[in-house]
Amino acid sequence: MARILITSAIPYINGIKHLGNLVGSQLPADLFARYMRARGHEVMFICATDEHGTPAELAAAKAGKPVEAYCADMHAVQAELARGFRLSFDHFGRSSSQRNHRLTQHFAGKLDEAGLIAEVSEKQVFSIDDNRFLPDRYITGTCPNCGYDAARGDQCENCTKQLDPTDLINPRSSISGSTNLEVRETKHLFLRQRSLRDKLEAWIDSKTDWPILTTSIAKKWLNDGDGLQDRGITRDLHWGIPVRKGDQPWPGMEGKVFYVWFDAPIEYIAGTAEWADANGLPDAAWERWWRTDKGAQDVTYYQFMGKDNVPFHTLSFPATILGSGEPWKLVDYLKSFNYLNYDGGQFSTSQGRGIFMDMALSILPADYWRWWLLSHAPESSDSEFTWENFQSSVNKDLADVLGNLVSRVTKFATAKFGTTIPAGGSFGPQETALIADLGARIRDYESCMEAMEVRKAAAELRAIWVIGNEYLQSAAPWTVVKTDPDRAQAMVRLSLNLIRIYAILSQPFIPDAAASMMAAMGSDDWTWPSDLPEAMRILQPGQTFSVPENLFRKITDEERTDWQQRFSGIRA
RNA sequence: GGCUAGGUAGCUCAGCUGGUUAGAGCACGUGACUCAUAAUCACGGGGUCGGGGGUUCGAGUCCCCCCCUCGCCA
Repeated sequence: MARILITSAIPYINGIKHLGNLVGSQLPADLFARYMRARGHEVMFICATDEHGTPAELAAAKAGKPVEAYCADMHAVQAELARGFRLSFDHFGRSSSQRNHRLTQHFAGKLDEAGLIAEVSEKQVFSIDDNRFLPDRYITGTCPNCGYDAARGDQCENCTKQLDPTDLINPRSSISGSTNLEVRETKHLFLRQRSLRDKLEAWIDSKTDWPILTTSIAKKWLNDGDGLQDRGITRDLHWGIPVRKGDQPWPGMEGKVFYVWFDAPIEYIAGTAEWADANGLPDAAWERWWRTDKGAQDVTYYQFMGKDNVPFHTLSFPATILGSGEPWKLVDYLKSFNYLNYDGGQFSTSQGRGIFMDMALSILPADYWRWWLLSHAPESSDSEFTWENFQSSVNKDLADVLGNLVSRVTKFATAKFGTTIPAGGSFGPQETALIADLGARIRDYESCMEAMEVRKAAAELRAIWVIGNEYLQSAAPWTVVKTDPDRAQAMVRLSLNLIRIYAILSQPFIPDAAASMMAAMGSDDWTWPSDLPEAMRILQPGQTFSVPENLFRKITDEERTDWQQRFSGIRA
């Protein structure tokens, strides 16, 4: 039994995530976590909401709530949606937790002790009416280059010229519109990543089994231009983790907070500590996952994320860990995903384009979405959601191949032999061949799952389902029963056992349907079928089973066109 | 403008370090079956692998040039 730590990139608190976000990190991480648990490994699966930063403050203001209350509400909403999608986190934490405050401050203190923090004075725009410093992109004005009157302080969207906020003509706050601005001197902490460059590069180079997508992004940041840059890790904001040096004040940094990208990945660790707290466990319980001096030396750590997150996870966060000089666990394998597109364009949170998690669940149960998203995960390149594809995939794979298989077996068995597992006959050459074939397929499935090849694993699982239909078609118990009922009983007994096996194998992808299948077979034995011939005899003659409701319904053409229209426009 | 990844059957995508007639699922056609959610199973048609050069006994698979898409960065 191995010990496996899994984290998913943590979704930003502001608003409900779309299916592109879901399939890029949380969902494949959940698939992997479920599979590893099913194989009997000890798994810790952590996710959280990423709550700090200006967008959260602005969203709270727009909602007319204090930012703390807004974040608490949105965390509850996201947690509920995660449950709805059956994301099996051991804990769904919050980056605003006290645990994260303490750990973030702890890391900053350690980095300072190691001489890796520099204090830098900068000039920044302060909005007197807003009573706050403005991030560059929240300052609007006329572009000195092209005259565009809504250029942002970091860049003019019209002529694409890179700007400094002080370049803008007639600058104003994009938050309040106020022109009552002034430039003030302010001091910030920088993480001296440059001095860790060689260490980071050596570490990246040691990861020869990582996807090219991952290492190429990391290498580019290490080597591009002047190489890896030092990074500001503090901000002049109200909402965030107060800058402290461990548990001591940080002179000169009063009233400032850590930058959201500094504290967010630390939440992976803090979230595990929150898990321990929530379960009334001592610190040792979470430290054995994260501290190689306290039991984590045999942990394998997997991270899941979209490609936009890769630089932070291959460089910034490892710089924090390595720089601390303490024996924290570094990531062992980083699985990154490309983007999912929506009907010929991008999913867009700001434009409300595409399908969002709450809307998806209001239309169809989680399994339908999980199956499509995972079987079409954007692994090697960006991939495309279309309603036609979704409809045909759900109807064919789930309803026709799997759902109908369960239906035909249970209904035939009930009609001919009643609702107990029939005892007649014994397995013959056809059954032996089926078990051999299935065993080989299961091994293929296992290697795909272990390699986190999500699409291939889905294809293998589907092929496993098809084997059941092939067997039935050639065995034809409905014909055999007329001349040799005992033989037909053996076929039915095997088919019912097959359904139980399919429940176990399918559970990582479609947990609800799997639970229905297992319950209908009157069993609760989820042991992975490593010994297949043995597993095929778990359901014994005389045990009762039932005919489940149809596992999956089909999507009609009318529904498809209706949804297509409803989700093409702006989100209400 | 720089960089990453792509451009393979009508659609969504596989094709590892170059090697027999380029694959899967869906869609389409034919047949079989009738237990089942008009489901299933078998067989079949369909691609000059973005374009053009080159290396090689041999290239979708390597090299060069060009065109197009997507994303990141500046």
